[in-house]
Order: sequence, then C-alpha cells, then structure tokens
Amino acid sequence: MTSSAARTSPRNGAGNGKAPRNDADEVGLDALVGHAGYAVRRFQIWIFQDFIKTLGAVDIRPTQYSVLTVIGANPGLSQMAVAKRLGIERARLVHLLDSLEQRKYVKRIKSKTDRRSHALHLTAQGETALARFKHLAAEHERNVEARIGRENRQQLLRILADFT
Amino acid sequence: MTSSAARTSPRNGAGNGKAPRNDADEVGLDALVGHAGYAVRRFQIWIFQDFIKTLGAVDIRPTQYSVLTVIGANPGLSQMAVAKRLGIERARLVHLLDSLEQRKYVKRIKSKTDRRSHALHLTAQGETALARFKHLAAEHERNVEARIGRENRQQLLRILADFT
DNA sequence: TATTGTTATACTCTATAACTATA
DNA sequence: TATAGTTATAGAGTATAACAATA
Repeated sequence: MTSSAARTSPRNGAGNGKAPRNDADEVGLDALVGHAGYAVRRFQIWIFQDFIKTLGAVDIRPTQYSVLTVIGANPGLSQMAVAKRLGIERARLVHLLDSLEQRKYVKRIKSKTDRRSHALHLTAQGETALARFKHLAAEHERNVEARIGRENRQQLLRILADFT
Repeated sequence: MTSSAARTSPRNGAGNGKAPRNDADEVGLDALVGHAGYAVRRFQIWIFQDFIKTLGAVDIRPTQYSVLTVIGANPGLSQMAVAKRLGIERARLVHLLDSLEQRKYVKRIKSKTDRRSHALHLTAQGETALARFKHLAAEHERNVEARIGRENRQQLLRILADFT
C-alpha cells in the first residue's frame, strides 16, 4: 500500500540549500534513487501484497503457492529437494508442510528407498485446489501487467530469468 | 546464496509422466517460471545479501542505509515523515533510530514549532560515515551491474522508477 | 479529537543449533 | 560420519493497539 502513494515530485534535496519542508510528499530520496535494491524491495512489497490480496479468498500466500506448485510439477520430491529448489530453510518447510497437510492439500509418504525421507504428493483435493490457485495467480499476474505495463513485465521476466 | 545456484536445465515436470528424479538440481518449477513475483523475490534476496556483505565491514543494513540517506538529504525531517517516505512503521523506526543514535550517526532534536515531534539530523560523525557508506553502496551497485548487466540494470531502474 | 513518539504484543520469516532415525 | 526430518530458539521485519504529551 505504501509504495502506491503519489509520486509526483521526484526530488528536492541535495541542491536546494537547507531547511526542507516537513511534508512527507515532498521528501527527497537522493542517493536512494538509482539504487536497484531499493526499487526492487518496494516493488516486491507491492507485488506480494497484490498476490496476498488476490488469493485472499483461498488464503494462500506466495510461499505456500510456490511449494504447492513445485510439488504438483514434481510429485515424489523429498522435503530437502523442495527446500533447496525454493531457497527455503528445511526447518521452515516443516511448518509450511504441516499446515498444507492439515488443509489436506499435501501428503507426506514414507519413502521406501530411503526411510529417512518423505515423498511429497498433492492429494486429489490439492490438485483441484491448485488449479484454482493458478487461476487466481494468473489474475494477479494481470494486475502486475496493468501496473507496470505488458512490455515492461516481459522485460523484467527476461532480466531476472536466471534468478528463478 | 541459494539463488546463485546453477541453473542449467530449466524444467522437467509437467510433460514427462511420473517418478521424477529426487535430485534438487533437476527440479522443475513450471508455473513459477513466468511469475514476476517469484523472480523479483529471488532477485531481491540476492541483492540484499550482496548489500549486507558489501557493507558488512561497516555493519550497515539496507534499511539503516535508507534512513541515513533520507535524513542526510532532508535534515530536520520528523520521524513520521521519514517513516512515511520509506514505508516503515513509525513504531519500527523508533528502534532503528535508537540504534543509529547510539552509534552517534543521528541526533533527535526537539522541535520548537511542534513539541510532539523530533527534528532528525545527522551528526558530523554521521555525515562522514554516510559518505563512506555511499562509497560502499556504489560498489554494491557495481556488483549488481556485473550480475545482470549494465543495460539490464538501467532498464530495471526505469521499469521500477515509480516504486521508489 | 487527532497526531507524534513511544511501548508492547503477536505473527511471519530467517538463521542456527541440536536431536532422532536412518544411511 | 553424514543426511532427512524435526524441534527449539533468537533476531529481523511487519502489523496492531494503546498510552502520554501535545496540537
């Protein structure tokens, strides 16, 4: 929400001497403009908030969605493999899976070949639900497109392709 | 760190029937590829980690840097104004400023005009330190450029300009 | 009444370490 | 000895609510 605030007067610091206004809408950022990290962080906040809102009716957050998607595309995966792939701590994945298993979207099945590990699968209910989630996620993606433009979204995906 | 893992074989799920390999480097993402939010999140993690590492010697994190930069460019700002501008909760800014004040980078000066509020200023030491931080931040920015390319970084800044 | 700074609480996420059962 | 899953703890970060002083 914060990042969608009006952004009309880009800057005012640096060159104008002193005693700046105490008005939030007139605050200059200076060196922050030109920092990729700052822009990316603000955008990431916006995009996650839109995702959470768009999938609010089904109560699915970005990380939960990514876990379901990866399991759906790679049934039988171990917890370690999912954690590694998504860059999630395995300790945290335990709790994420506890929740998804409680909601009957995911099953942990004891592996026959390595009795330490679990093979992860979607339940039938999980498959159905994921289809709906994907539909809503596509709607979210259209929101992104509406916010930054079709061309810009394409370029963004291209630029960041090898971070996925 | 996780996001810099080898990314050679893009996918393998969806079309190949069943019983996929249990090997983390071969896990397909499917629907996750094509989600701007996922790419942006992974990139943001990488970029923040590089920032933290590059400014590790001076022990300054991205949020601390943004607070110092905004105060440096707009001396006399109130806490509310800084919080609003950076999208930080004012409750959280209190603790951030406590830490920066303890380290002698920032002063809280009672406002004469509105005795509820504090006018924020860098100390002389804060000014000197910030100059060094900016130098290191520029080094970080060059790391970003090296990672995604000069052209791509420019485009990214252009695309996300109105989120800053 | 509303706002500024503050304190406090709760929940999410990240980072570790340690434990167990297996390998 | 190393690894998979689990449990626990501590630190950021976010979201709220409430309070005192002041407007």
